[in-house]
Amino acid sequence: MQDQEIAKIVIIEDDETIREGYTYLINHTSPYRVVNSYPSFDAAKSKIAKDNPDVIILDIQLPGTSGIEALPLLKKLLPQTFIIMLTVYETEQIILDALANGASGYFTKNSASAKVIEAIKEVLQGGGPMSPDVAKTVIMSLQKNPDSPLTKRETQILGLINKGKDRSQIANELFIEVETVKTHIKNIYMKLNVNSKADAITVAKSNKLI
Amino acid sequence: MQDQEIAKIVIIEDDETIREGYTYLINHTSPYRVVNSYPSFDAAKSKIAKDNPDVIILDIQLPGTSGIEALPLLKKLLPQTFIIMLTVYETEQIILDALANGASGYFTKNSASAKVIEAIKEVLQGGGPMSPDVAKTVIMSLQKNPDSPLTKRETQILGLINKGKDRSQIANELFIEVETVKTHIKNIYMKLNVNSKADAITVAKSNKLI
DNA sequence: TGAAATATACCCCCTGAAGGGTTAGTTGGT
DNA sequence: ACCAACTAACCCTTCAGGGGGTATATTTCA
Repeated sequence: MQDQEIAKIVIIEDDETIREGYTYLINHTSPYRVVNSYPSFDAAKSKIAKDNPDVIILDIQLPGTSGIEALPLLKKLLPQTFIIMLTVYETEQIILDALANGASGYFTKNSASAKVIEAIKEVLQGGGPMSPDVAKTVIMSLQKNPDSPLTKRETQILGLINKGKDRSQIANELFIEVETVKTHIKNIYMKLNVNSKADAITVAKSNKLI
Repeated sequence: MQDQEIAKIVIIEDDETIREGYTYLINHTSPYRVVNSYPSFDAAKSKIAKDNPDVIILDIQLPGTSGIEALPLLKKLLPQTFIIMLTVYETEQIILDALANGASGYFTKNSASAKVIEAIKEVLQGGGPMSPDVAKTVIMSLQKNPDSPLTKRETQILGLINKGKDRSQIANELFIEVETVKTHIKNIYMKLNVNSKADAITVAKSNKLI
């Protein structure tokens, strides 16, 4: 979109009240225009390309194709369009899935309306707006366990195992002998109470050790 | 901290001008109090426990112990304290490392001063404040490549390989034969132009296919 | 409807990576 | 002076991983 043009918004949301509420809000209290809105992705898919929106406000809980499933499809139809999720759902997995599948921002519906308009502004400027609760969830998912039973070296080696490296590759990378790597791995397995690479990775990830 | 108490802030930042600027700003335009500030973690470590701050504003570029290195140490000294990174650095790796090591929020120094006070408020309320540029970086790091050359099944299997599962475990999980898994893996290796698990994971991750 | 893409399944071969057990020297911090 | 961490080496066995080739349902889409 060109700077001098008015940014075009499309809303995909099954609740009519919410849909019309945001439409009114955006049209009357922001410099943006809601050019169209749809109650589902299935209703939108054949027509949204012509709308050519700059930003799509997308709900997750939609009849038919879910918002998560719709994300890659919308991205394919409109590669340049920013998509902001606006939804009541906020489990860690759903949020991460939405972001992994191409959402540019994520807001929960209990956010102040003004924040949503701010979010539109931010994505248009290249930022990645998230409401504080969503941001918190994202940060938590990245956080490591500070009370790891593993030593630095063990954590490092487990990280390399997680990258798919084998013993000799790890040895080369750390400038130590393969036998030393073996010893470390044995100690890791003991501490984590496992006896295979796969189990070690599973336990390590679920305890956020790596 | 109790709600009725005034939240205590400590600033660790080597630039005196910035340190005093934020101290003044917070003391005069917010309900919070800067109870102490230090030019380095090394200067802070023996005394900060007595300050018992609710929030620490932490720079990354510090003389001696870096902000990233200081994070787990501060977490150990003050497990309940929120730490907000406030720094000029914003490479993807540094941001992710900071968050992985226990930062509750992350702001770049070009953010408006008022935003920093807002951030303090948000962490105290349990949110995870990030400036838009930082949030953008975090989201980008989570985003998958929509133009993957792999099929759904191949992506799925590569994901399981990434979890450390071996062929037979994958076969069990997907209710298909081990030989079928082998075929898929061969096709994955061809498409990614690799010939080992480790290389496949490396290529897949660097191209954000998984 | 018919070609292309995808998913499924099986055969052979061979190397060495993976896991278990044990012992022991060196270093760094309190 | 001690303990934890890091390092290194030797023993052993098994089977997972990777290379090669081939065949055939099933699905998808033009």
